[in-house]
Amino acid sequence: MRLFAMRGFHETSMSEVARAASVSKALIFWHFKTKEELFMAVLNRLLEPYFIDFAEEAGALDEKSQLLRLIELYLVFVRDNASSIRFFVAQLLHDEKPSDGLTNQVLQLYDGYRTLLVDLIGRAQEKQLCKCDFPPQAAASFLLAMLNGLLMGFLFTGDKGVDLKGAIAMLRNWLFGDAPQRESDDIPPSL
Amino acid sequence: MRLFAMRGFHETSMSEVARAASVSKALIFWHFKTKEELFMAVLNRLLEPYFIDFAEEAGALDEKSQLLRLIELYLVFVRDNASSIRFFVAQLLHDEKPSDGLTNQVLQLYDGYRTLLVDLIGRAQEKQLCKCDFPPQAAASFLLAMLNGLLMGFLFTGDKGVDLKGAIAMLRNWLFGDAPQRESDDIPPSL
DNA sequence: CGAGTCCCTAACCAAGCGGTCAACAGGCAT
DNA sequence: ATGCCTGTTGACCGCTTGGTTAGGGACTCG
Repeated sequence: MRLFAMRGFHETSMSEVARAASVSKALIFWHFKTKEELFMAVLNRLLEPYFIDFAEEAGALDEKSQLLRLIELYLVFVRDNASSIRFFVAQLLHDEKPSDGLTNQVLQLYDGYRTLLVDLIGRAQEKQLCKCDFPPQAAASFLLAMLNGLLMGFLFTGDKGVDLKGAIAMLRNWLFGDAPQRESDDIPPSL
Repeated sequence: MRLFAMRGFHETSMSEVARAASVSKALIFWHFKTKEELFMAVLNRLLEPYFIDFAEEAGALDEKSQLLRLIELYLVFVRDNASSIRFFVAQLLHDEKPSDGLTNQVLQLYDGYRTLLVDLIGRAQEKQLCKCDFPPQAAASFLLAMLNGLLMGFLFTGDKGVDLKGAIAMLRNWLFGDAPQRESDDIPPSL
């Protein structure tokens, strides 16, 4: 996992893997038929932490709090898993064919998040909680693009290049019309 | 250029390059000392179209129009150069060390665009053109993150996965308080 | 004509690649 | 003890890799 994630598929040789694992190369080929098979196993292991349960988070919160919680979950996850995300993004960029399996899994994850957002924004608009009066799909796409942009910030400039609190304040302003952030204690300490 | 950009450095062999160029491998090594040297030359050639002249675009437009024009330039460029951008992003993701030369060039390009945005937003705020009252740096970062998010949309879902007009409408709304877009003719035909 | 320089090639090289194979050690049921 | 299945190994294989080398046309200059 470490080698493949750090250096990618083609840049990692089976001899290196064997050496790093203090094992003979032949043993790896006994457990995994080919290099590709090992790589796929690694991909799946690395992907596991991405499947988290949003449902348990929903609780008794109103739509606004749920939305903010969802945004926070996304950003904190991105911040804490930057290196693995970096690897997956590179991987996705590399193989363009949509029948890849990995691509499908990631897209499915992504669509789940998006529909959650669309749903929450729609309900928040109905309850007049949401100042943003664009169609929920459009607003969700916009929000998601924004989050992905922050993700790129994390990937390229690292933790310190991104002003998380500022970004969240601006998102609150855009979504709910909340005033630009003075220091307040309703930003969770996880940020 | 085609091979390196399509398949990356390690996945492209000099024999392939020679075959694709209908030339002997030794000839390539006569012109370029190593594979890396050829690759760097390719990088520089691919990077050329990224250096465009914003100054000539400024003209006699007011700050609002300049901002919108800058945003449009960014998005149209991204849409039209998606494949080369995909390659560069993958490249940047891959080599993490900031002393890379390529990384520096791209960051410099990026910072140029950012300062342009900060400047324009600041001036627009002074003239009361801008509804968005966050500090210019914060607003510019937000805007840039948004644009990068749209970029990721182009990279992963292709031209049709991104609603350019909708995104621009929402940016106008956020920056200037423009009403959600009904069909109007002030969106240039290049979108 | 002859020397020199520029391009260019076929053949070659050592090293490393992904992958295979025969052998073998240890546990475990017969 | 015997045979079998699961792991594990070092040695090996054919092939490709990035890179080299010796040499040969074509052109220019004196």
